[in-house]
Amino acid sequence: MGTVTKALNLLSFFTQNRHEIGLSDLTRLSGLNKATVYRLMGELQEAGFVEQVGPDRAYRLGPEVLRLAALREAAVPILSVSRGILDRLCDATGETAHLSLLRGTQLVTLGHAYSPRHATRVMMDDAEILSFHGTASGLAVLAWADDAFVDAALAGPLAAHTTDTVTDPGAIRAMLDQVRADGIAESVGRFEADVHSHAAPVFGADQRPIGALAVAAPVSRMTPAQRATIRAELRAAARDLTQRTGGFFPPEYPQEAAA
Amino acid sequence: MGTVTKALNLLSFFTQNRHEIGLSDLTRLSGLNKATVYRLMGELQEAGFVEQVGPDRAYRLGPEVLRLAALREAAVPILSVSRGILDRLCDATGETAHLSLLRGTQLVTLGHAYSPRHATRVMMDDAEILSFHGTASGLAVLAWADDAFVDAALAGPLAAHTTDTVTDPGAIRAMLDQVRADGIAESVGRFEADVHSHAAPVFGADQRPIGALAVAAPVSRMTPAQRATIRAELRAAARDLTQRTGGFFPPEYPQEAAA
DNA sequence: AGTCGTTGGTTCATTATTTGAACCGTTGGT
DNA sequence: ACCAACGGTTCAAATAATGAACCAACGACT
Repeated sequence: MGTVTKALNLLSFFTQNRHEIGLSDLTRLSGLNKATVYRLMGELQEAGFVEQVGPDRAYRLGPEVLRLAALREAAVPILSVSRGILDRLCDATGETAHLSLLRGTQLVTLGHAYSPRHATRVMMDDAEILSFHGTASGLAVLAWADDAFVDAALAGPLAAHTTDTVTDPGAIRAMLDQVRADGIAESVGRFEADVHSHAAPVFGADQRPIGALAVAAPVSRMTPAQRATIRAELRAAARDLTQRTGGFFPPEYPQEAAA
Repeated sequence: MGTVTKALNLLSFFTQNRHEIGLSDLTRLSGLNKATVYRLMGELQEAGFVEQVGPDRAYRLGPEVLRLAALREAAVPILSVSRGILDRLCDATGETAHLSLLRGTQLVTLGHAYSPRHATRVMMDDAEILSFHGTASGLAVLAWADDAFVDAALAGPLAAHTTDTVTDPGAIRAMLDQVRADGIAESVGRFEADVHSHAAPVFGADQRPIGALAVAAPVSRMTPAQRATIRAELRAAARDLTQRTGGFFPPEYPQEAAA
């Protein structure tokens, strides 16, 4: 593994649950030598990717990542375009809408919108990592991904997030067939209990999936009429976002609603 | 220079004017060997920091930077907090408001808001790099920065952005004294012609400046009344943002409006 | 007060990685 | 048919990364 990869890998230990990490913790988490971590973090700090804070000198992500993100947005304005789409989506459905994007082999939530209509909502965090087999968004992406990608995603032992999570690769592949025929993926309580999610894939310029839009609602509020609304809105939103970010749907994507 | 620093330095060649860079261009820009750039970019790509696009395989920033930025925002929500403050600021003044943050030795614009009140506006780009000596924001930060920092910022030959730009370090230091006494920095046509800017510093938990809020208006619209409005609003906005992000004003900051 | 375990930080000989000149095969313009 | 520029690749030589051991400082516990 190259030195740069090691350094960048250190950044991946920052999550929503761990905003600050001390040198020793980082050493343990990464398995690298302490002196190595120290030097790598020093270089990352020099570049503004992390900063040291407080009397315990713990590291947290630095302002340089904001600059890069602003530039990425200027080049590929997915987040800014999606904001309006997410707002409309959650407004039309009355439920929580969110966007997730592929980052290499991982699916990351990067934007969300809450509806004020109901007191209970499905809550979201940005930068959370979703499982492919357990979420509607994950299935929506997998259904139109390369075979190799699907194989990789279903290779390791699949985590059972809830008692209803399907962890059998064969069963999941069968579900993907259905998603392909339908155009929309659905998941009831397989990632978080009591959450009913729908998701539609978003495509890039090469007609391959780059992420998914999803609507997440409490199971108790899902009615046939609500389900129809969500599916229709989701279809429109995914088409909209794909087009406005320069993407194209693959020809095999079902144009009209199936069963 | 360490390998990691070299790799991260490659990312700094992406700007608002250069969203995509080919291998050869990047080699020329960085002065590194082509094979080195190729390998480093390969590692950056592997980590999702850049992606290759199009038939010419040009590099552009990748989705990983969005994930990191979302995490940084979760840890230190300056951008989300500032959004409302910027909106209010530009609403109250009728002019363009923007936020810039220190990134090591550079000052970077990271958020802005336009007022619909006038047809002509001062336009902004996010992730643009501001000069310390030429902008109101830069002066506001310098006025409360370490002596060493000021020395470094005024060391090199200072660019003359317009015919009115002050490039004499002595004259700039005199201006800093005035800014310190006043609490607000002002710049008329020294970065962009015909732009009259006011800026107030924003402070971090250690009472040192972390950036600045600014209001930029066409010179032609600046009246004494407007100037008073901007200065009062800016003062309130900077205090608000500093407090809400866990920062503190240094005791020597002028609490009440001076001349 | 003394001990222990932990923290962030530093050193330097050994080691493994990075480097760069020269080399492909393609592409596009003349 | 040529030339120049592109992205990508190779491999011996040079350089940078590594890790065990070592500080000093802090806090908890006896």
